[in-house]
Parts: sequence; structure tokens; C-alpha cells
Amino acid sequence: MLVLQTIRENPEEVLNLLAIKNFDGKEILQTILALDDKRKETQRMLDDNLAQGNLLAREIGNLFKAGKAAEANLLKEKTSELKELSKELSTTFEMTKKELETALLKVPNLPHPSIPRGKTPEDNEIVHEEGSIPDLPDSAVPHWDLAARYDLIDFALGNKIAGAGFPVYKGKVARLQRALINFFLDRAIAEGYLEIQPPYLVNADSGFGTGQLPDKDGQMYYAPVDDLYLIPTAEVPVTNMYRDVILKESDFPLKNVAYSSCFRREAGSYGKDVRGLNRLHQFDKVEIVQVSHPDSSYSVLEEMKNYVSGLLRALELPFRIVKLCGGDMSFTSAMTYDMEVYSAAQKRWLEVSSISNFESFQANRMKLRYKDETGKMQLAHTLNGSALALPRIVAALLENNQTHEGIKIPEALVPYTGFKIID
RNA sequence: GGAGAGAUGGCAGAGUGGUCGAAUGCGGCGGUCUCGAAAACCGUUGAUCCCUUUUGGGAUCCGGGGGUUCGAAUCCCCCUCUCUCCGCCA
Repeated sequence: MLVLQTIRENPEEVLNLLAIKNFDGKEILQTILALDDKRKETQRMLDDNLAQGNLLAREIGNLFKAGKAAEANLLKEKTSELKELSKELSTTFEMTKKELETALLKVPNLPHPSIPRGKTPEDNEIVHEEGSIPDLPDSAVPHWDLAARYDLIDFALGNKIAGAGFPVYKGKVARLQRALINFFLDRAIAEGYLEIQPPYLVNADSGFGTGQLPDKDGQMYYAPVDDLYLIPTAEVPVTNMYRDVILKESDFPLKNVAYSSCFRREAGSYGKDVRGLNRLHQFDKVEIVQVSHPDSSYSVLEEMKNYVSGLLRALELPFRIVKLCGGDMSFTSAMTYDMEVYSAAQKRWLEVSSISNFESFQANRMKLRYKDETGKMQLAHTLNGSALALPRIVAALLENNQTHEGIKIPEALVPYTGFKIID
């Protein structure tokens, strides 16, 4: 949620930045400012009214104490119309506030001024490319064929037990995934992240805090009996640890890492995007989350980007870093880098990580603040990134490392898997 | 799941209808003292919003929501959470 003051102070600049995200904010910004004016005016009247009421109540109290019941009862009559007016005003006030918030929630986060303009992934900016794309023999096959050949992943079985998008992993690929999780966690811990094991179900307040609600509630699995949502990413519970928290400047930077399963309904996905491991309803991910001082959030973003690059390097996967254009960025992000790994048999880049700076957009929703040196309250900045999501990493490892003898495990992982080859 | 008790400021803890945003203690911050620190003493110590150029004034907040009342932390109803006992259980 944008800070209202920003809109009020620089409406033109806000409009221009929103245009980078292809969002025409002209109408809604006007609505927001008008609603805010109305809110203020209503509050002024309401406050005056309540103040009068308080004054009267005090007088009546004093009169009763002094034993002047008759006079007190006379004053009582005066309060009734005051009360009625207050009730009316407070109804208007609450309604206006709600309307204002609803409108404010419809406005996406402002992109950083450096964000490239554009509408589709083609307009994204490739900022880095690294590693050599393996030259596979003609006999090379995509991971779903490898999974069948070595009896690693059973999609049909998952379909029977749960449904499409819930594969069953078996044997060495199950161990490979467990190895990856531990590898990712150990690396993050060595980098100064605090490991967190969060709840997998969250309440509506948490979904709201990170921006899944109210806009994207159709993307989360929902347990209506208990009014809880299955997390689409550990970002939700971990970031929400800091909801309604007031930090000290010395608390920065807060660095958390969490492994979790992730649950996504992925309504509306289809085609080659959902083949094999490319898009699942349930998958595992290690997520890094940082809460930072506003002055350093962009250097933190770079640091996180470099950290994830190091993971891919260690896994010997060819990757590239893409800075998302305005049109491809999420509602809540101010800047996002996608990390993409080349999947040699599918001959395409697979997004394995998305690293974003949300600036104060989430913090404003969550009331995540800190006191600066002068004692003033300021909104903190939040960032997060996958480090990393497993399925596509597994897909790329299987595909890129296939040989006639079997699938080779990268050296860095061998201490974790306990084996060097899947055959 | 059943029965009972409770939820107050950073923490502990008083307050059971009338200047109570809230005693007191601890903690935090500032000062005196000290070469410095500790101790002691003095002062200070929440958030949000509105009006005001500053100073200042006002409203709201005692788990959350609703109600009674001229007036609610205090009374009533609903919900959530915590604790104790019973039941069930990895």
C-alpha cells in the first residue's frame, strides 16, 4: 500500500512511475485524494462533537457529585442530540476510511525510476549471463522422460493421490531434493541468515500483510473451517513475523531464511508451462527475507542477487539475471530480478528465483516501522527472494547433467546427497 | 472436545462506572556526581489521526468486535488467544 502522503505531495511523479507499470492511475488518485479530504473533514466535525460530549459528561458528573441532580438531568437531555449526530458522523467517517483504503489498495507499488518500460517478458533487461550451456547429444530428453526412465518422479501416482501438479518423488530424486534444501539452508546460514521454521497455514491478516490478499486470494488454497490459508511461499509467514513491530535502527538488517513447502492453486496456467516440474501446486523452496533500513534496501537487493548467483554457480548451472520491466513486475514490487537457469533439453530458460525490493509497500500494510535517530517513526523496507525453488532446479540438474552412464550430481552437492550419480 | 480462570503501557503489576492514557516497580532515555563507570539522586518515558506556521489544542486506543450509560479499563453479549484440570493424540 502506497503512503498517502507520497500521493498528496507528488501526484505527477506518482502517475509517471505508475505508467512504467502500465497502470493509468489518474482517476483513482483523484478519488483517493478526494476521499482523504472527505475523511479529514468528517473527522474534524466528529472530533468536535465528541469533545463537546466529553465536556458535558464531565459537567454532569461534577453536578451529581455536588448533589445537584436536577441540573444534571437537565444537561442530560442536551446530550441526546449530540450523541445522535456523533453516531451519524462516525458512520460516515468509518465508511470513508474504508473506501479510502479500498481505493489505496488498488494502486500497485511504484517501480524504481530505473525500471525499464515494457509490457511483456520480451521487454525485460538481461543484466548478466554466466556459465556455458551444455552441448547435449541428440539423445538428450527432457526431465519428465528422465524421471520415468530412472523411476524418479511419478506424476500419475500424485494425480491419483491428490491431483495434477502434486508429483510423488522417489528414491534418489527425493534424496536429491532433501540435499538441495540442506545445501541452500547451510549456505544461507553461513551468509548470516537466521533459520526460521514457519507455519504453513496463515490467517487473513498475514495474507493481507504481504499482499496476497485481497488481490490474489484465488491463488491460495483456503481452509474455510478454520479460516486459514496455505502459504504460497515462506515469504508470507516470515515477513509477517514483523507485522505491527517497531524496530530500532540497530536491529537492521534482519536476515531470515526459511525452508517450506509452497502451495499454489495456479488458476489459469496451461500448456508447456505446466509440463513436468515446470509448474506445480505443491513444491519446496528456501526463501530469504530481509528487513532493511530504507537507505540500504537497494544495496541489500544487490547483495541478495549476488548471493543467489553464488548458489547457481556452485550448482554449475548456466544462468542469467533478468531485470523485470514495468509490465512484468508484480503488484507489490519496486524492483525485481529474476534468476533463470537454462534447461538444456527443453531448450528454454526457467525462472528459479525472483528477488524483489518492496520498499515500504508491504511495511505500510503491515505497520512495520522503526524509530530513527530523532525518534521519528519510519517505515522499514522489506525484500525477499527464492534461494532457491526446487522443482526447476531439479529439472535443470536432471536435464543438463544427463549422460549415457546416468545423471551426474554437481560436486558441491555430493556431500549432501551421499551419491555422485543417478543411474 | 468438556469445565474453570485470565488478557491492562517495553516487561511486571494495581485499578471493578466519573479529569484513568491509566498507580507502583523494573527497564529505556537525559542530567547531577565521577578521570570513567557503578551506586545514589533528579527529571523524562506509548501509538494513530485531526486542527494549528511555532507554541499548543482536540479525538481515539486497556486482546478484537458489538451493546448499556450523560459518562466504560471497570457492567452486558459475541469472538480470539493464554493458563489450569479432564478427554484425545504424533
